[in-house]
Amino acid sequence: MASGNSFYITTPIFYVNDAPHIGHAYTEVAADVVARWHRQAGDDTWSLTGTDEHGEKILRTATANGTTPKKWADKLVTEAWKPLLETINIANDDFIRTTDERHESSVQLFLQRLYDDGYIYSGEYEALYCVGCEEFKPQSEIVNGTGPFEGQKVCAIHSKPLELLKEKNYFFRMSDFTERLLALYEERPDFVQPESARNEVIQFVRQGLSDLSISRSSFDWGVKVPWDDSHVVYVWFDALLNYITAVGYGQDESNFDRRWPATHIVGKDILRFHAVIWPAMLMAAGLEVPKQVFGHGWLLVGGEKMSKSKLTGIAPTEITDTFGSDAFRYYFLRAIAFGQDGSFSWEDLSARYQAELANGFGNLASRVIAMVTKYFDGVVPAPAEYTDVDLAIQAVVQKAAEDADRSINALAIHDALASIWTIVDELNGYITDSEPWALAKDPANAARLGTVLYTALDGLRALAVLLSPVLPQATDKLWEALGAAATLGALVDQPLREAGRFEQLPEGSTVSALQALFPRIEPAVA
RNA sequence: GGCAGGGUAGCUCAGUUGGUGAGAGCGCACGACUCAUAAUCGUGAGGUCGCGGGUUCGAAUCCCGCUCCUGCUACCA
Repeated sequence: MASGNSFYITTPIFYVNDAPHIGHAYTEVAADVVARWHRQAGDDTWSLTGTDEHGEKILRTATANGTTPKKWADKLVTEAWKPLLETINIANDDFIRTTDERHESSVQLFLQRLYDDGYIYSGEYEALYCVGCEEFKPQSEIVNGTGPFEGQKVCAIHSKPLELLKEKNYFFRMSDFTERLLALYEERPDFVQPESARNEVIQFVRQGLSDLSISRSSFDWGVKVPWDDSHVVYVWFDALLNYITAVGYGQDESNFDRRWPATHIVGKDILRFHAVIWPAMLMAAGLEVPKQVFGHGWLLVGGEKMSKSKLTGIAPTEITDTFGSDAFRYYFLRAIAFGQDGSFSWEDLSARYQAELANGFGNLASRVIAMVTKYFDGVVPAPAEYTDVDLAIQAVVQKAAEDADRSINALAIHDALASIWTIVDELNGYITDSEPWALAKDPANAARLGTVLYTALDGLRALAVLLSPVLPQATDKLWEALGAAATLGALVDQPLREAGRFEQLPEGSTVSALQALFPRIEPAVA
């Protein structure tokens, strides 16, 4: 099946301590749709997701819960993160955990290589430390003191003075890569996208990079530094490496060569790690940099960035329990321009579900299949002479399929959906204008009636194929109802880039009853 | 503070290099139709294009000032 080009796509790995919310799910769904699209188009596709399980925070919560960090992570992976993938119907090819042996050993290999090549040195990390937090504070949590602490730097959480402490750390010579990174952004404008994200990254790197502290010795929950086991690897350095350790770096070179480099889908909050630190790490190791790093936007709820602390965090199941996973997948990818921030509201979700999925696509399938059943006993009629209006529909389908593929390649997922939806809209208009119910009243119009319904049916066939990456459940039902599974084979085996070609649904196939693809949802429930 | 992006119909957003009366979807009103999930199709109402100046024959689109919002300004995943 995999004939074409290698396509490797990743999501960020989830920090297991978080609670899954629709922001995580959004990233997953976007990557999944793109992966499914490429897979069904015949590309040699691999999609990866997973969990990030090291670091001091996890050690602490595990201890607080009276267990070990590994057991704590196991529990969260099993009870929270893998279920999330089920909830939104993700078809990932692999799931890596940073506690996997394959990951840890390859991280050490990578680190040793950088050390041997002189990219890592021992230094002193000096920073402000909060006794209350028991940790070094990032700039964002350091504020100027007031009252008795006037003139001192204090912890934003405890409002108490910070101590300047030193700790022996290993440092990565990231500063060596400033120029090479800038050259990369310049030579490959697509490396960081969208444009706004690219600009921010460039602006940041132009200020100059300093070396990165990549080890910690104050706790031990992490990958051991191979030449000094009193240190563990800084979580980000560890986590980023999942993208190569999962596909065989250092262990299965042929697979690694087959998959790497990857397209990384990330939230814009972690863009810098992926667009600056990560390529610098790869350069140091003599490996190819990623194919692309795409930073998508925030989900805004009530005009604000969604967050747990503001109680705007929404669990994916809150949506899927009512609307289903297909609607979840469709809504976020259709309503939000991928790459920009987008507003979420229950009203908008509900309205789009009703207008686009139920009344638009679902009802279209319903009315066409009902008419074929009523007027042709469910047997797919043969088309006769095509008129201009029929040919116009064929052209719409062809164009939509081509446009959608182009958009997916550019990660403009919302544009792809808009293109595909022109088929839904045009088909609904075509049916109303052609009035098959009127044609059916006179046997003399049988040929014309057959042509109209065949055109509508083959349009549905194209829709099922084109929408299967986004709406896997609904399109499967439709595929069955069209009788296509029996004649054309499984939906996921239908070549996506051929979907726009007309007359694929064999005449003589038998359609069967179709339950509502997207049943109306009573407002009282929602 | 610096840098970047943005403020366009009730809502969410498009608006190429300035030029036919400013657009889409949803919502709303009216009409048509009845195959369909009380669905569909058509028509229409509705906008000081953040504010104030300026350039121009002509600006939402260029320039200046102001105002409001958002992001970035490194080691939090």
